[in-house]
Amino acid sequence: MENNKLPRREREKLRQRQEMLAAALELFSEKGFHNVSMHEIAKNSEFAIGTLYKFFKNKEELYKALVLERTDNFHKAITMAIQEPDDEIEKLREYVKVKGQVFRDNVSVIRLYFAETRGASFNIMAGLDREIRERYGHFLETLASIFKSGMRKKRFMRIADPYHLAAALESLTNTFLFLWAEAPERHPYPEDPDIILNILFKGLIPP
Amino acid sequence: MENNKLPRREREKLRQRQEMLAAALELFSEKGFHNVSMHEIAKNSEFAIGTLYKFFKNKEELYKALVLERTDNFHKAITMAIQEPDDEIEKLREYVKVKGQVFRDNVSVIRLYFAETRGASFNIMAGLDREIRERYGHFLETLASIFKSGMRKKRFMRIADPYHLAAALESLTNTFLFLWAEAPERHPYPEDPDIILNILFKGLIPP
DNA sequence: ATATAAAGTGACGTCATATTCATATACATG
DNA sequence: CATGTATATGAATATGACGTCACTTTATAT
Repeated sequence: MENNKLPRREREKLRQRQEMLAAALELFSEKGFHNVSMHEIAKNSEFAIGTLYKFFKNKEELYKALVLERTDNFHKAITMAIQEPDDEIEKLREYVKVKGQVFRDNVSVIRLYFAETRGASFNIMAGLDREIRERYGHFLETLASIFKSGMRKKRFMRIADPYHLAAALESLTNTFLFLWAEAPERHPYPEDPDIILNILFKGLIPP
Repeated sequence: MENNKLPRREREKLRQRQEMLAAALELFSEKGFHNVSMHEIAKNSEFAIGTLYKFFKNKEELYKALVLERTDNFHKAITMAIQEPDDEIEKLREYVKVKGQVFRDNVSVIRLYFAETRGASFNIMAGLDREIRERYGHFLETLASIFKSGMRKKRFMRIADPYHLAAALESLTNTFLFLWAEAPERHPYPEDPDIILNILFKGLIPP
């Protein structure tokens, strides 16, 4: 960490900020934006209300900062992972594997992530929405380019539009994560990425 | 409709109730549960606030009634549609087709549906959640049984667990609906169901 | 040790919204 | 038409959340 370069006081502030965000994440992911009050966050993070407002202009800003930071980490980790292998098939395997790992280490983020990329947050906030959506769209393009290049090299059949395939893979992995989040023992996120990927890789209808 | 069997006053009440729910649907689907006030619903449906409370014990009950009724209609339509054909492949085609139709005729329901089956409504309400989830799970089982029987008859390859395939198909169609809802011209929901289904039907990797 | 600045606090003002209830209105009945 | 019952109404109330700010505590500099 390059934090050591910062003056002590600044490092301290960053740490505090993280504590606030951590408390907020726990609450938001459990109860949703509107069912969490700033007082609650203050209490759980063991700061006074006023201090919270010293760090974040208002509730929206706090939420926005939280979501942006967390999803960013998450996207970075995955983007990095899929750059490693040359082979497109391996890229996809890596994607499925790393996404599972990242999420399992950050269960509470899943809920925020789903709430923001999918469904609900048409509603919550207009501003954040746009920013997150853009990043998400960008991310999908990256995935799509894997399919595209795989097709060029004849490694993949042209069974569908690459962008659609990217969206499909995204939603497919999300589905497995969702099942896992609901009932981990009943629906474990598979160790072997091909359990998921075979739904794309292999044909359901016999040749 | 069997409404004609009811006394006039009762029919009237039902009609009023429907008007209230319709106004509520419009608002909720646009702004989300927490950003809609009972006064707003009252105003839009042209009833007094007190009247609203004569029909629904509170805001939650109103929302719950709305979601339950609409998703029920929706599930019924689809369940019916996939019972028609004998052939499993045709069942799936019918599913994709009818789901698209139903949604395109009820755009605003999409948002509620996504909010409730996926993501966000961990949050909103605990009680509704359970009920909706149960129905949804049930619905998935129905879909899964199609895959199961297709496999028994060797019409389908055993590329994955039937339940997983059901969830995959659900999320796949949702993804397409989602893309469509965001940008209808850019990502039309395909007329030909095989555009979607080929992602399952055909193998991405050449044999 | 004292003064000055920075950080932290939480009671309180303000406002939005859910819900109630006394009253008015419409309707049914004899 | 009169009287009683069921419905509809919306002003008034209760609740709870956001965000402010005058003040206290802590840290830093002289």
